[in-house]
Amino acid sequence: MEFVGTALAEMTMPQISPLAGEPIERADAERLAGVLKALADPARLRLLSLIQSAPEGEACVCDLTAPLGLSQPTVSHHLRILTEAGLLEREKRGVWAYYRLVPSAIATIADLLTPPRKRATKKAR
Amino acid sequence: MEFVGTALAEMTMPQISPLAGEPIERADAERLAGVLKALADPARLRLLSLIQSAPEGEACVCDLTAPLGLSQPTVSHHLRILTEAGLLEREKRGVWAYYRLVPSAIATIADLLTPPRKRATKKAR
DNA sequence: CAGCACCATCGATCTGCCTGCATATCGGCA
DNA sequence: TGCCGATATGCAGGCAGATCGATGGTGCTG
Repeated sequence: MEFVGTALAEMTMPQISPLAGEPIERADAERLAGVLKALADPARLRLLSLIQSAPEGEACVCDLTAPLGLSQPTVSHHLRILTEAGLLEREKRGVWAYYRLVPSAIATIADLLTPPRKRATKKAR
Repeated sequence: MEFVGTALAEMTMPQISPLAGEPIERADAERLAGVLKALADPARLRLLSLIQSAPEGEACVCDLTAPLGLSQPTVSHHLRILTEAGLLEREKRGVWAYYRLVPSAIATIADLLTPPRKRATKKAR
C-alpha cells in the first residue's frame, strides 16, 4: 500500500458509500481501506488530534514527538502516512515543517461511512 | 488485538472525538484505532456492503465466499473480526449463521470522526 | 444411523507495518 | 565557509495480520 496519495480525492467524486446502495467494487473498497488504514493507528489518531488542537491548528514535528513519546523519525513517518492519505497537508517554513488538517478530509470519510439516512442514492431496493 | 468486543459501546458514551476539542488520550486512541482497524480492510468493507445490500439485510457465510473470491475460513475469520468490533451481529438459524449490521455502529464511528456540527473550524489562509 | 452441508477453529506461511538507530539533507547563523 | 538544529530517509528487527488447507463440531435429511 504505497501511493494512496490522492485516494481520498478520487473517492469523493463517485458516490461510493459502502453502506448505501449496492455492493462496492473491489477497487473502491481498496481505496477506502487504504485511507482507513492510515487512520487506524493510535499514534496517528493522536497526531491528528494534537495538530487540530494546536494553537493555530498547525504543529511542527518538534512539537509532537514529546507528547507522543515516540522518536522523531517515527513521528515523521506517521506524518508522512497521513499526508499521503490526504488527511494532512505539509508546509515548510524555514527549517520547520508545519502540518495541518485537510479540512474536508475527515468529513469525507465520515460521509462515506454514514448510512444512506436521507442522502438518496438513485435506487432503494 | 483480541477482544475489542465492546470497544465501540464504551466509546460511544464519553465524548471522545479525535477532531473535536482537546487531544485524545492514549487509551481512547487505541480503542478507536481498534475499531477502525476492523474497518480498514477491503475484504471486510465489501463484506459489510454485501450484507447490507442483501435481501433481508442479512447474509450467511455461504453467500459471501463467492462474491469475495476468498476461502470459507478466511471469510469466517473476517466476519469474526467485524463481529468482535461490534459492527456485525451473528444469529445462528439451523446450520446457517446469519450476519447483519449493527445499525448504529457505523454511524457512531462516523460521528466520532465528525467534528461537532461546526465543520468550519479555523480559517484557511 | 449415516452421510452431507455449513461453519468455526487450528496450524502454518507470507506479507506488511511499527519502531528505533544511523545517516543524509536542508536551512539558518556566526 | 563551517557548524548546528530540524526533518526526512534507509535499514533492520520484531510482531501483527491475511490467507489457506485440514480438521472438528453440528444440525438436516435420507
